[in-house]
Amino acid sequence: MMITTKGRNALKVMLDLAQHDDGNPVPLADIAERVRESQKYLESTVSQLSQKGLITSTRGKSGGYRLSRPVSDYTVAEIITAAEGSLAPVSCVSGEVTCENACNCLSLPLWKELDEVIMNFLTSKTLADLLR
Amino acid sequence: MMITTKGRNALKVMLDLAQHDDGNPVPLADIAERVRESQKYLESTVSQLSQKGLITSTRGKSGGYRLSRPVSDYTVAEIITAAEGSLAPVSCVSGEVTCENACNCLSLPLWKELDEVIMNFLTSKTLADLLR
DNA sequence: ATTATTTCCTATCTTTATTATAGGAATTAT
DNA sequence: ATAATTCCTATAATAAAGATAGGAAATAAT
Repeated sequence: MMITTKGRNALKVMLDLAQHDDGNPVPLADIAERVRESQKYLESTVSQLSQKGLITSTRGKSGGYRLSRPVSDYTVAEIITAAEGSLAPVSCVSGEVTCENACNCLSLPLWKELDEVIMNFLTSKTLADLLR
Repeated sequence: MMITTKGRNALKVMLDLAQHDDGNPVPLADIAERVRESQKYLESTVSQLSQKGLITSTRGKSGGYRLSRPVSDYTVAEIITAAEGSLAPVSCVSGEVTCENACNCLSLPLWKELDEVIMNFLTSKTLADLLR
């Protein structure tokens, strides 16, 4: 599975934030209750979204999270990538791996194309699209 | 990762069989040596390809494996699916899982579309395409 | 018939990745 | 001061992937 619970949760949180944006920070406890996931588990995912600048956090009492940009500015690709680290369908194209046989591998061009197809699709979809 | 070593190996084996088809069955030991993978590990993958009818096995001395159809008749999608079981990018669309929230999930349509995009691409590529 | 070579089957082990929980430190509005 | 919140680190539990081992069954070649 290319997209795991972590990536799906990230998207759920972003959608929840979009739907409950009243100007005030939204506490994670509220989000967790609505999306029915353990707050503790969501913490790590949300923390990554925050570190990558996709959401803005406010600490302390009456703190929480807010989207940092308009919903139409977020692509699904960047949200999933922020949570999963990569959305490469095959390790060969994830950058981490170097295959000594790459230069004469008959499959590699296929994997690269596949990666592009997926990227193009997920980059074309914004958070706003999902809310419609 | 949606496509793992197993799926990549399946494709490697199919390509190797295509390139060494002289009418006689090709022993797995030969294939393993050429693609530089452990024969024992390849066995399970090759066995799946055989059971799904993608290749034909001949047992006993001077036995081995052969492609059962012309190379242009194999789509990459079916080869990977035979080896991996599924090539769904998200468990939500793999069939195995039933999510009680499916009916009002904002993300599900996206995952279904993504699955389609991937399927369309991998179904459009044949083994013959990779050999060119 | 015997033998060598091969696929086939089943079991198990190791390693890695994912999923999840726990405890508490730091921050800040009230 | 207090209560509510994010933030940080560690670790445990579960599942998936990757790999190995031993031997049974089949069959061509001798």
